[in-house]
Amino acid sequence: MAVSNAVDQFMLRVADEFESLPRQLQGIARYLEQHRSSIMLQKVNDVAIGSNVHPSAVVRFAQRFGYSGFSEMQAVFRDAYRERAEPSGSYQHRIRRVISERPERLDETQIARSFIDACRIGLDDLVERFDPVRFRAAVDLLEQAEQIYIVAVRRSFAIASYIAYALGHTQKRVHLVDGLGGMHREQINSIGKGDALIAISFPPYGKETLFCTRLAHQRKAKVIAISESDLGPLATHANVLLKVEEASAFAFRALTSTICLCQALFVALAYRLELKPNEGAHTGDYDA
Amino acid sequence: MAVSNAVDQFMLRVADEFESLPRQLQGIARYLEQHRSSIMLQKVNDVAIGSNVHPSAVVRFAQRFGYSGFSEMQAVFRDAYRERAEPSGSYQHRIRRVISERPERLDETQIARSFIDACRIGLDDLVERFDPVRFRAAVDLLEQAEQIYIVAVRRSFAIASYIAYALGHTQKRVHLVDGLGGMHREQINSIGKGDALIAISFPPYGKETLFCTRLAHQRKAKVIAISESDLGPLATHANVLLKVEEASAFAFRALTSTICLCQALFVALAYRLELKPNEGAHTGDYDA
DNA sequence: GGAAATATGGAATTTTTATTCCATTGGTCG
DNA sequence: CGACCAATGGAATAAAAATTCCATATTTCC
Repeated sequence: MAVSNAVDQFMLRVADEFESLPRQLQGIARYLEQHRSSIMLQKVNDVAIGSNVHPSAVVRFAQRFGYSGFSEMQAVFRDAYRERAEPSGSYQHRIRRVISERPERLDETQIARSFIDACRIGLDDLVERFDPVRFRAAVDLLEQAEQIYIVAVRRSFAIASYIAYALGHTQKRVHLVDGLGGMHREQINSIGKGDALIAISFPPYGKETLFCTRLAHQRKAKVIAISESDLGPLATHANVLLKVEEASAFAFRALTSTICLCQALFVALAYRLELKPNEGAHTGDYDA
Repeated sequence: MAVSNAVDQFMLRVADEFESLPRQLQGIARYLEQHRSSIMLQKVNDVAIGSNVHPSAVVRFAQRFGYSGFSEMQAVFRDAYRERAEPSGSYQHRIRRVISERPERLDETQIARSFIDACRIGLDDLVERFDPVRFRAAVDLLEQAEQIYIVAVRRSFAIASYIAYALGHTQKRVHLVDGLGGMHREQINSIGKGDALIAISFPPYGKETLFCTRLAHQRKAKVIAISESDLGPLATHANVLLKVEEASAFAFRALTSTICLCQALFVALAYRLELKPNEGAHTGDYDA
C-alpha cells in the first residue's frame, strides 16, 4: 500500500497495533483516523472529548506509540500539513496544479469522481421529484400487507435482496423471489389477496418481473412498482408506482437513487411500525 | 474583489490601516499576509520571531484590530481553515444537524427527505475522502486477477450481488460467495494465487466475510476490502482497503456510498479493459 | 534640545494546556 | 471467589503560552 507521508505512516502503525489496544485507546485511534486533517488544530481536550475519554488517556495513547506526550504526536500532524501547504504555495496555486495535472487520457480517479458526481446529481434529482402522495401510499400499503413479496432481476436484483434483508427485521413475513433454481413462478405462486409485491424494474424490463407483477395483480395482491416512468409495462398492474430516474455516466447506470429510495421507504415503514430504530440497523452480533 | 472568508476580510482591514501602523506592526502585518495558511498552527512566539518582534508586539497588533489578544485573532484563521476542510462542519456535524432538525412527530415525507439528505451528505463525503492511490491499486488488482471472488453477508450482501452482476459483463470469471446452502466455505475454497477477492464488510463484521478474507490471504490471493476504516479486522488481510463511511439517519445505515464506490470501481475497470461501455450496462434484450 | 507621545522589549503574571500521579474500577485467570 | 493486573478518571502538578505591566528607548514636534 502506498504511503506518502508521516501521518499515513503513523496511522498505519496505529492500525497495526489496533487490535491489541484497550477499548479507550481504540476509540482514540478511530477518532484520529477520522479527523486526521484537523488534529493539528485540536487541544488534547478536544481529542479527549471527541473520543469520549479522559485527556490522560490521550496522553497515554501518544506515549504508547513512542511519543513523549500528546504534543509530540500532534507535531507529526502539524508538520505533515505544513509540508503540504507551504512548498506548493497558495491554495490558488494548488488548485491550478491539480487541474493542469490531468492527462489526456482519462484516469481512474477522474472516472471515479465523475461517476460519484453523477450519483450526487441523481440524488438531488430524487429529492426534487419526490412525490409525497405516492410515497405515503406505498408505506400505507406495506403497513397493511400481511406478507410482502419482492421481485427484481439482473441489475435490480441487488436492490430486491437488500429490501428483503431490511424487511426481515420487521414482523412482516417476507419472500424474496430470487428465481433460485429457475423457480420464479413457484416462488410467487403463493401470493394472494392481502399481500403486497414490490417489483423493481427498468427498461428493458425483465420478463420475470413482469410476470410476477401480472400474477400479483390477478390475485388481487397490491403492487408497488419502482420504475422509471408511468408509461412502462409495470405501471399497468401497479397500485403505486414510485418513479426514480437514475443518473448515468460513461453510458453506465447508477443504482444509488433507487437504493436510497428503497431505504427511505423501509425507514418510513419501520417508523410506522414503531420499530426500535436499532433493530433496523442490526440485531445480532454480526451484521455485514 | 470577491471576499469569501473571514481571513480575507481581516487582511483587507489590515491593508487599510497598514500605512498608519508603527514599524514593528507593519512587519507583523507582512508576516501574516505571507503566512496566512499556517497562522492557525503558530504560537505567538513563532509569529513574533518570524516578524522579528517581541511577542507582546504581536498581542498589541491583535488588540489594535479589536481582538482581545493573539488567541482571538488566531481563531479567525483557524475557523476559516476548518470551514474549508470540513464544509459546513464535519460530516458528523451535518448528519447530526439533519437529524436534530426533525420536528416532533415525523411524517413519511420528512423521513424520506431526511434520509435522502443523509445519503447526499454521504456522497459528498465520499468524494472528499476519495483516495486515488488506493482506488487505482484496486483497479490494477482486479485487472490482473484471473478469477474474481466476491463475498459479503447480510446488509452488504446486496452490494456483492450487484458487483457479481456487473463483473459478469467482463471477460473475468466471477464467483459470488453467496452462502447458498450454508456453503460459504466450499464456495471460497477454490480460490488461489492469481485470483482476487472483493470483501465488503462493516461493523459488526460478518464472520463469514472474515473467514473468506483470511482464507484468501492464506492462499496468496489478492484481497480488496471495502470497509469503514483501516482499523477493522478486514484490514489485516487486505491488499487494498477502500474506505467508505456510510451516512446514517434514524439510526439507520445508508448503502448509497458503498454502492456508488463499487460502481465507480467497476466503471473504471471496464474502461481499463477497454470494454465497450454499453456492454457494462446491458447486453441482451432484457435487463432489469 | 527637551517635553510629550509613542513604541519597544524584559520580566512578571495569568491563563491555558499538557502531563503525571494515584486511588479506584473492572476484568481475567488461577 | 479472590488476587492480580490492566485500564480508567479525578485531581494535582508541571509546562507552555499568552497577556499585562512597566521601565526604557525612540520618535515627534515645538
